[in-house]
Amino acid sequence: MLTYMLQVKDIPNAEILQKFADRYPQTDIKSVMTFLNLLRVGSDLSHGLNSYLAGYDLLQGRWWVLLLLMREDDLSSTPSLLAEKAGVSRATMTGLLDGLLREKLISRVHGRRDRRQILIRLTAKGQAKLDEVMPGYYQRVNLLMQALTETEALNLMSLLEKIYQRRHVFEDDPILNK
Amino acid sequence: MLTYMLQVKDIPNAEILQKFADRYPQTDIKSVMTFLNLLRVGSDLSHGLNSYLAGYDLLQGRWWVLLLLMREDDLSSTPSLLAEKAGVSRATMTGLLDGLLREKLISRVHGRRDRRQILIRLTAKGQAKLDEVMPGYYQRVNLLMQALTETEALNLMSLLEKIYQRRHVFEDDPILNK
DNA sequence: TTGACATAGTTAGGTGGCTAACTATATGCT
DNA sequence: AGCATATAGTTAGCCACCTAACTATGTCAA
Repeated sequence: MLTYMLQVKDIPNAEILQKFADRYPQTDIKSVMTFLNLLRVGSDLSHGLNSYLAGYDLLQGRWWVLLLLMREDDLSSTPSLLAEKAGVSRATMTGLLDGLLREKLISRVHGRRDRRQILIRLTAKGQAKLDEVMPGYYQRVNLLMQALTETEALNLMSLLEKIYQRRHVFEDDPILNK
Repeated sequence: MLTYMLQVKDIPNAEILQKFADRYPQTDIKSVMTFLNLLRVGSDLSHGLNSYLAGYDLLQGRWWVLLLLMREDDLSSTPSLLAEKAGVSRATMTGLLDGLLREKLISRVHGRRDRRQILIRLTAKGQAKLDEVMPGYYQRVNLLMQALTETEALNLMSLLEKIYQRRHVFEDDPILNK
């Protein structure tokens, strides 16, 4: 799932950033503004998607789990694999599956070969829920992306890719000297 | 604060999307891929920022609250204003402030004029925490953004802005017919 | 002036994240 | 065969988000 933080309504403007730059000389105002804008656009879109899904009682991560199951030829997977593909902990996945099970959108059976495993399967009701949600989702994504021409979209992808390659700067020991 | 969801490790590839497109003819594969990539880059950067902050015991939203306070000339604000500027509910802000107060990074005094109000103030300890965190934050943002030339960064901002203007497509009643 | 309405903040209860610690089952080495 | 280690899943307890309902205080107009 996509898990963001910071729903910045109020990104600092250049004036405020200048104040911070006075105290922290490392500050590069343009970099910070670009960075925060990128985060904000992603965060707002993510919130928009959520509110769309909420209209179908599909809170956040549960939708993604259903999609992961639908991708599989036998509509099945295990909690561990789902957790890995969704990028959440196994503990979180337990909670998501509990909720989906309560609404009977998935079923669970104990594994035969490996008795530690549990097999999660998309039910007919789960598939029906996706059939209800997905057309509107795709329509909205199309509408959103019509903001860009095809060339612009490719351009955006390539710019994002350049940034994405440096995503590890925030980790423990980035090489900070260029 | 920036609040994302979905930490998609596993964005569907073109082949999987084709499978979905067979069932849901609305699907425009390029649009969906661009959309999910944008969300993923934002989400991963947001997670990176978080893990950086976690190294300083500054969990997520609390950092943003400290920054909002530091912006103010008197280092002070009220829970309501902070909630609005951070884009969270007043209830959430109550919880964040409780945590910050426990660590003495802020102080709270009852308002004199309006006795419903509470005045939140950045303490010296809170300022010291920011002084510890911010230089490394700015360094990392700079390093990240050096992935783009100045022209590319401006280009990115303008592309994001075009998408941002359509952020309401996910809301209740978007005009879906062009 | 008093009663209706609005605003500030908190509390309760739900979701969705996390880590750490636990149980149960496999696996694999000696 | 038996023990160490690894893996699957759950539980407990924390943080950060939400809405709805509540208390206390202000405001304003009849």
